[in-house]
Amino acid sequence: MPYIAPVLTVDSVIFQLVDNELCVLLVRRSHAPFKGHLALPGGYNAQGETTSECMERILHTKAGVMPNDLRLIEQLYTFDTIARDPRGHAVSVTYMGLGKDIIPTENTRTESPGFYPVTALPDVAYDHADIIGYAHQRLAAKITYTNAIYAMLDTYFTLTQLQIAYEAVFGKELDKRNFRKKFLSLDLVRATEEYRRDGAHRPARLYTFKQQKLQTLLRSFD
Amino acid sequence: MPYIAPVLTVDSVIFQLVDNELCVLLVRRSHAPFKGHLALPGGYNAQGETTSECMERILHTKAGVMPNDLRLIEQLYTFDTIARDPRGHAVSVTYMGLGKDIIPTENTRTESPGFYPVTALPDVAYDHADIIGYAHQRLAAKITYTNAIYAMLDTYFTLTQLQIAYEAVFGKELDKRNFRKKFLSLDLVRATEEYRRDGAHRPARLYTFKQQKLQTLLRSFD
DNA sequence: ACAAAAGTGTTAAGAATACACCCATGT
DNA sequence: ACATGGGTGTATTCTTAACACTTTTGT
Repeated sequence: MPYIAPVLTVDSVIFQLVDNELCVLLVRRSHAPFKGHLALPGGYNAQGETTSECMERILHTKAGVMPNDLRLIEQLYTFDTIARDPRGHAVSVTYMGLGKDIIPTENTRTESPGFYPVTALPDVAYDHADIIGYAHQRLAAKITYTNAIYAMLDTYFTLTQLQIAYEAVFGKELDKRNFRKKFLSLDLVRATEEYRRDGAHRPARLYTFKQQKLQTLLRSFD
Repeated sequence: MPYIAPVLTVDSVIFQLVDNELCVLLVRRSHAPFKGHLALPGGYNAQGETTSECMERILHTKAGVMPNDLRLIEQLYTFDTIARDPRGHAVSVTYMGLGKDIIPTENTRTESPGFYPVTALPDVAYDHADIIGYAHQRLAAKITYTNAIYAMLDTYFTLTQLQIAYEAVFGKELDKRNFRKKFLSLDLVRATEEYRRDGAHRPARLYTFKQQKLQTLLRSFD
């Protein structure tokens, strides 16, 4: 009997902060099933293409997001999923990515790709709400034991911006003094001599991560 | 153009303790490629079968390991891997499982399935040494923030056995007094009135996990 | 002068670490 | 009686958590 592989798809959960809120990239499907519904950008992975290549291709063609827009990307989980495909059972490899100031672009394949708040998520197709929830959990865990948050901030940022980023992912408020003391003690960031002034108040010192790549923390955060 | 899916395979990393050592289930391949080499039990996932079903089928047919032998199983990672298949690029979904006193059985598909020590790992086929390393890391992390260790112990066990299990996974020794104080404070185990006597020394009290299913710890361990 | 966000320190409670001896048993 | 592994406590250091006022700026 000939071997026939299951349908393989790749879906991506791309997070970024918009107005201090954690948001996820969704596209409006232009074909059945779930035509007209919002969904994670995803599509078929064909023979000869790695899942990682497939993820980049789909983000590009369906959301106008370029590989360089993602400051951090990692594989999330592989779901045996109800197929989007009439052939039945399919397998979906998912990725989670983080970025800052990504601007999705209109294209011929999908409509209105954009970032939607994770709290107050609109209706999404398939089991994508579950996948987004899973990714959110993973992200929250990730920023407690790594410096992954760098991928959601500008290169130079204030400690308040950093704290807001943590609060947006955790979905809870943190104590300012304890947050600063703890984070600075982790030796991940370097204070610059630059300040950001934006309004009728004291300017804020800018910091930068010593390493713009994933590191595990000595003590876990929060 | 017709859609042709990549080859999909499933490989499993099954750990158990043998003589206080962390060991992994390997089988000797009876076909090319890597004929005669040790490898993780794995095989093709065909259309209509979930990866989880496939994992159970392969463990059964290639190693004589039954689903019930595994006290804990979870998906590990999906590798875009050098194919075992002449058709080229393939995708391999991997699972990590834990058990206690599993006895692999000879079968017609593979030779001498058995548990081999993770330190002092023999030569294994493909990139399976990397996969085993990845699984080992994940397991070590898992037992620090969950009660997953229950899956590698008898239902009733002594605190020394528990400590040895942790030491085997971490690959380092722990302080007996601190280990007990900390672990008991986590409120995961219940002391029984039973004792185990085995030799010329004081009998050891038997404990049991309050829950034989995965729980996250309030404070992470070690 | 006032409004707004930046910045800063102390105390108390809990957790982690280091460390050495007595206990119960089988032979 | 001795060898073997089981079992226990304290002191010190570090980490966490709770908590409020002063500083610098723009208008």
